[in-house]
Amino acid sequence: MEKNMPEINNELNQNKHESEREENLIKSKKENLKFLREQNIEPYKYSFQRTLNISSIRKKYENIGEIESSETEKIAGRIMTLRGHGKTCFGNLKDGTGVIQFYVRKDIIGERDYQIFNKLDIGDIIGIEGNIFRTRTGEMTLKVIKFDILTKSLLPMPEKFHGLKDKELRYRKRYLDLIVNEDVKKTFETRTKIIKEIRNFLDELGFIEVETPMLHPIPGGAKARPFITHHNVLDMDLYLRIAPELYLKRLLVAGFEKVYEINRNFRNEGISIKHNPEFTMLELYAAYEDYTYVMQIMENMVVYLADKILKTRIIEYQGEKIDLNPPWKRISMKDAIKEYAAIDIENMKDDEIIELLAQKEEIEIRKGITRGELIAHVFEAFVEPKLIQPVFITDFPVEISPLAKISRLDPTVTERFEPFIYGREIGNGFSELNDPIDQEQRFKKQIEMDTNGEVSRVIDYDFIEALKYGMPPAGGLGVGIDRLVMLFTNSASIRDVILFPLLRPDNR
RNA sequence: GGGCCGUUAGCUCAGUAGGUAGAGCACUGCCCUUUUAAGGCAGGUGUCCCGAGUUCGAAUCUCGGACGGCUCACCA
Repeated sequence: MEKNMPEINNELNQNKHESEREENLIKSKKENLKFLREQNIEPYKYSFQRTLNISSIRKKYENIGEIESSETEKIAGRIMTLRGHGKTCFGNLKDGTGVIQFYVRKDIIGERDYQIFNKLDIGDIIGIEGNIFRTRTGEMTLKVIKFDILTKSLLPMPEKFHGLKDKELRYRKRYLDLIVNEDVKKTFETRTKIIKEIRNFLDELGFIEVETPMLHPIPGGAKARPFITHHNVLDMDLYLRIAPELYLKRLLVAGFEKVYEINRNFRNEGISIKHNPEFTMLELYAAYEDYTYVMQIMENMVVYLADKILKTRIIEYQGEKIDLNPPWKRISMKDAIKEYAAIDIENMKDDEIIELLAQKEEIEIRKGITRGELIAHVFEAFVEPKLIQPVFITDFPVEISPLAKISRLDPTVTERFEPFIYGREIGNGFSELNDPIDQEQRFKKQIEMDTNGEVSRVIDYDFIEALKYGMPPAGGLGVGIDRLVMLFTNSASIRDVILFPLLRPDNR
């Protein structure tokens, strides 16, 4: 606590320095602002009525020539460039739909307005009215009759040609990234489309969307460490959800037959190119179905999204061509280990597997590790990186699948699958375990296996009780939306598909 | 959390025998009535991420720290 004082002083000094530096930087723009106010021009207007947005203008005047339109149009946006020529000026105006060139002439708008126009800066948001025509070089252009300053900008825009490249700045000041880097905006538009089309796809199949709690009294439904928070009036600790699974299953007990939820999960784990502490998950459950049904849903959904959004089933991700055409290969984990790594795991003793894993230095083998965990480790180390084309890996070991039903054919594995693309798990599904006695036993085993006891693991007996009333057989599926968006937008990092990824505060 | 790499003007980037910092864009002034990375002339606006050390002298070398990137681990 005592060490807070010097930090605060330091911060004050820093702020003082910061404000001096900034003052210097925006001096000329502030002078322009002052000039506008002296001319009785409000630089922060309340509204502006546009006739069309820029992309509609482009469509409407597609066939316009050098003779200007008889109609005038009113558009608004941010000034991105200015090219002054003495008594005339060209510039580019950008709105949410596109960019268009505008042309200002002193002899049209008059002496006084031209003087005011010259006080505008790149970055200012203006409304303009005028006729549309094409210049000699064929560029569609709005010839300005009237303009309105709508918002004065005080800080300089990033460089017009190179844009904003510094990754840290792009994440910290995403609004600038979005203004200046067109492909970034496209990525986030695609993200929105994907989520919208997932809803369309599932709604069409008769699924209903629900919202379950984000604040959980007991963290459950996955293995990750949770974020802990506290409710003051109830004086109780709560956990930001790591998965919605146990609540969605309660709804199966309740009689909902097809439900899904698209929302944030929070996991207090490491940050990486594939992991953000908060990420978006789709989970869906279908009563009276098993894992083969949800596998089919997964495949159909991705193909549907590709058809709708990308208009192709052959996509390129990080230099790899990926063929999404169905049917995707289905192969059990054990067979995949045999096929992709030439390891006959079924005929190996545990010690032999441990020896094999020791080749990969980083893998940690805890005491009392189960055979199922060992098999999963071998799969992760030797097979996952090779799964570039879409494939369903099925039949996961029972020890690592506490919420999945035991296989009808092999008691050591469960009816569980994960779809892999580009070596990455993009989903997880199973025939849901609905036997309350078995479920309780499996939870107990999980707690025994849990060695990093940072968070005390507690069995959700309320969930067990719900199962005791009877949950119909069901197939369930979880899909990491961010990873799907990465794939569809050829984004290398999860941070490129999350608008405001978590960063440490910048204390410099 | 570990390893490797990075951080120089608002932005994009140069900058080595260690001698106190530069270009383009942006910005300021002047010229310019069809430009589009407009052009011409003039102007450099900086805590070289921070702190300590070595040195006569550090953007540059050493150590510590901050933030970021990649990667490994945890995890999805």
